[in-house]
Amino acid sequence: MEYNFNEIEKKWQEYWKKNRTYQVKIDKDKPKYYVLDMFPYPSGAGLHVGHPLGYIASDIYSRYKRLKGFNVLHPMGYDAYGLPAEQYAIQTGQHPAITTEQNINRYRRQLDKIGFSFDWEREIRTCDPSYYKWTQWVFLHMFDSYYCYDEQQARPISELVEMFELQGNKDLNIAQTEEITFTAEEWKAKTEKEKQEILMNYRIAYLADTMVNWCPALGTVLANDEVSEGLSVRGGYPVEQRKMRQWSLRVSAYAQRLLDGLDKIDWTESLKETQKNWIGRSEGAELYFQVKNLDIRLNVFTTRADTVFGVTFMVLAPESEYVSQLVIPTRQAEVNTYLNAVKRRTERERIADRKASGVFTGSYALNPINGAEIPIWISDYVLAGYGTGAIMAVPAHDSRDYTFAKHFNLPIIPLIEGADVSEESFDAKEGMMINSGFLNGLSVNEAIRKVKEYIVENNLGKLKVNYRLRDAIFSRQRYWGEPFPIYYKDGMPFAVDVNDLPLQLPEIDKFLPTETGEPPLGRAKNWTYKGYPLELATMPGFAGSSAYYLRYEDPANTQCLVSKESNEYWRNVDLYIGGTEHATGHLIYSRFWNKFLYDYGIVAEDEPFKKLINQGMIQGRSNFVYRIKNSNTFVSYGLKNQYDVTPIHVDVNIVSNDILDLDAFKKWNPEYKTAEFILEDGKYICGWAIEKMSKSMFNVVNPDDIVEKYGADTLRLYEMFLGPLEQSKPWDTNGIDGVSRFLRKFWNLFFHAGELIVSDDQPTVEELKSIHKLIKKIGHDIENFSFNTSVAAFMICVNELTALNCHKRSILSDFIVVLASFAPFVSEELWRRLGNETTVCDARFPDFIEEYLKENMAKYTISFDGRARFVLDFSVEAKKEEIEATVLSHENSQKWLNGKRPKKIIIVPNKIVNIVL
RNA sequence: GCUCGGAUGGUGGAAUGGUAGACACGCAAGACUUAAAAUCUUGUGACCAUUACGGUUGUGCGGGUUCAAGUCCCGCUCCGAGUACCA
Repeated sequence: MEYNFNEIEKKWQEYWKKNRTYQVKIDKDKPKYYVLDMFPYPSGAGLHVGHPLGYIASDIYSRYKRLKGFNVLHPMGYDAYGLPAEQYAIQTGQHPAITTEQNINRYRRQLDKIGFSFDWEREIRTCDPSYYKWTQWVFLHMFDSYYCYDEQQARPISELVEMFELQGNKDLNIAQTEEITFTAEEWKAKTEKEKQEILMNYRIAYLADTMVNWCPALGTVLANDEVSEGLSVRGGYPVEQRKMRQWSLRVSAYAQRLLDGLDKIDWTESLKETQKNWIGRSEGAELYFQVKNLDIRLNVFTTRADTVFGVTFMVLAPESEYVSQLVIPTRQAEVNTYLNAVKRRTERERIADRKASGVFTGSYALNPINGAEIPIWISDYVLAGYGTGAIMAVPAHDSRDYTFAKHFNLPIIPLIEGADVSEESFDAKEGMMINSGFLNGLSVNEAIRKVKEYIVENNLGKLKVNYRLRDAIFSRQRYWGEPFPIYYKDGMPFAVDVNDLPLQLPEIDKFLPTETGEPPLGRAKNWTYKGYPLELATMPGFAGSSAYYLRYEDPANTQCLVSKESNEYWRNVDLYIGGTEHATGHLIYSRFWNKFLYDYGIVAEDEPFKKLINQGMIQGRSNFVYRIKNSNTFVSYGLKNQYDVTPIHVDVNIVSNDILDLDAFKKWNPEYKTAEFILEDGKYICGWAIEKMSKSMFNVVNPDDIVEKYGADTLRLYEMFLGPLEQSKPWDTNGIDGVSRFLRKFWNLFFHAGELIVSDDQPTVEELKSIHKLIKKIGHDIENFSFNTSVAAFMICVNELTALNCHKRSILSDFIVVLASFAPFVSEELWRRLGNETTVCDARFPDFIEEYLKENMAKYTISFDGRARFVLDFSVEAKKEEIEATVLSHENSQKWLNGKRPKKIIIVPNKIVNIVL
């Protein structure tokens, strides 16, 4: 009986589908376990061999947990809104919904072949109105909420209105865009529109004029995590800063909770570190600088309040609202020139060019501590978005201030004894203070403490914690996204009635912005609500992906996002597998989104993902041929140095073990039809390199081809065998024969001369030892996500059982169940052939029995270092297992035991671990 | 610049402080075959020795702790990832 994987895999795929084998329901008799993959964006290119890596790992874990008696939720869906489909629509006129649907179908076909245990009845798509209804619903909730720092939670905005009517906004410790104060009387005197404008200052989803990353090429704004080094992450187009009226989410209100929550979850340290850096908590003080001769107070944030005696100038960000008030008339022209120059610079140019630039306003501020007059400058090295958009400059102890001071010849006052500031600033927080009045003689840390006390006591400022985390810009000037359930009356936004959700995305004729520069939705006919115009922007990609894991728990519910019953059973995700690229985007936004829902008691857990694993990227392994310049002759790798050659990428699919298939090469490209070759040992050897897997490098390997040639079980095993899950590693089809051989050997344990031959005889000690070693190892490995060593263990066990000529039913049954998580198809087939009525995933993972691994009591002689020798009495449990042994006799042990005879020795066979005297 | 990872044969990679290189690929030799493929067997870090037994050396570099270090500590080098005028 041959191992015919094509037939087997097709059969069970259909069976599982027809019998809804992987459908899962709430079962209160079983403990739940929720395993989630980051759902894919269905791109037009389809899956390559790197994409399923994480899915295979999560599937192995899901199947294992199920075999261990858990009720496992393991769903899959599609992050279906996104830029590529829309860009394609702009170029071709093809509606993004159609492209998306096609891509989804293709993904599904590819995924099904690999044998995942997803419960497809829970599938979600973010572009589906029944799904985005709940995205819009959460947005409206955020619109209707403010954040209270005292309660540490989101509260309904109606409460805030009540408080305003009672006491104004005095003494309220709440999240806000800018500090404003008013009394109850002032509030009551305001018009409805004014009141609405004030509320915008507090709403969690709010509309405000903010500096945004504007990407002209994409025609939309982007969030901070969608921009890298001044270029858009998608497409790599330049991004510029622009002030625009945009929707934002007040993520910053949750900064501290997002930071604290990291201690409660089981993520890798590096990922937590990335998030900590992104949140960027820094403790310091806000200092008040009075402007000379003007009724203006500039607040600045600093972590180095100790250096306040060394402030020799101040700097405002060019976008600062104070700029216009501080510029004296005689300097107006020069300032305008500078501001215009700054405006023209893109983010990228600004990063690339770090030369000091700036302009003096003509105004002076007064140092709150010693009253010194300080010139106020403007420069784009100060960011409008961080702190207050203004800084106190201490050139002696801050390298950026130092560069600026040197360039404009401003004074530099050293504040730390022995610090040489003639060539560069002294930024370290160490040393003894000088030139600092009452701080003289203190260490830096003492000085920071003392000056903070002084500032607070004398009302010169206040203590403050600042966060780098910005509010998330939530508007996109695009078509293919969730419409905002917002309409405008008298220029102010109002919420669409919840009962009218979902507000469906309208049809439009072209997917470009309108002639007047409005977003594509400006083209929609009758895009109004109760006669009022609707919002024209759509939501960004992270809107739909922020709470998708909740929707899987109750995907068909039309009454609420997720029912209490479902959420209280499934709770949060126990294991989440996906790439690190979402560290500062999706993984921050969904934690924020979840905490918001938690504040309202909509979800039971305050963190969405308990354990998170980042699978590594699978890189491509490219092959090269070497063409002799100005010829059509190709020279083999080992001889290429003898000629003047150009390396050319060659399709990895026509290369095997770096040996080129010459005929296939000639057919691959008409240009090479007449190619000639200089061979070594009759072969053409290709060079190779590890690169990103991409079409242009001709190194893309399609999982469909692997499944076709080797079977899905082999693909699954091989992807795991390639190396540690979390590590990036290159795909190299060459090694796949090893696992393919293993599966054939395994299959052959069941057959002899084409007949199934499984005996019911009692297994021997060796057979039991072999299988229980495997059971122990696999259980341990899966719990630790060490799947590559698992595959090795399977190979060892099959080799042992083959050598023992083992065909015992009990042994083989255990092997099948243990292998079932990794290779579900072949396991199911053999399981049924053994006469089982139910599917293998309803079996129980075998218990490992320690007794089988023990050997008989024996006397061993342990030699140590050529000097001491002990005769010991112990039983060997397994190699490297720690054992306590009694010492029967000893010799030459003076050297390190002073001649004493030890009572016991803890050993690993042949090695001493510990000696008990 | 800062933060976090990593460095082990020809290759991918194994090693709770305890026989370094599991397992696999590749390679070599052999068996089967008219031949090739497939399959099976054996060998395979390097160096030396070889009739055999064996010996030396070896986990990026330099130190240290320990009876014992790929593993722990200190100082470097190189590579990768993230982040960056964040005051």
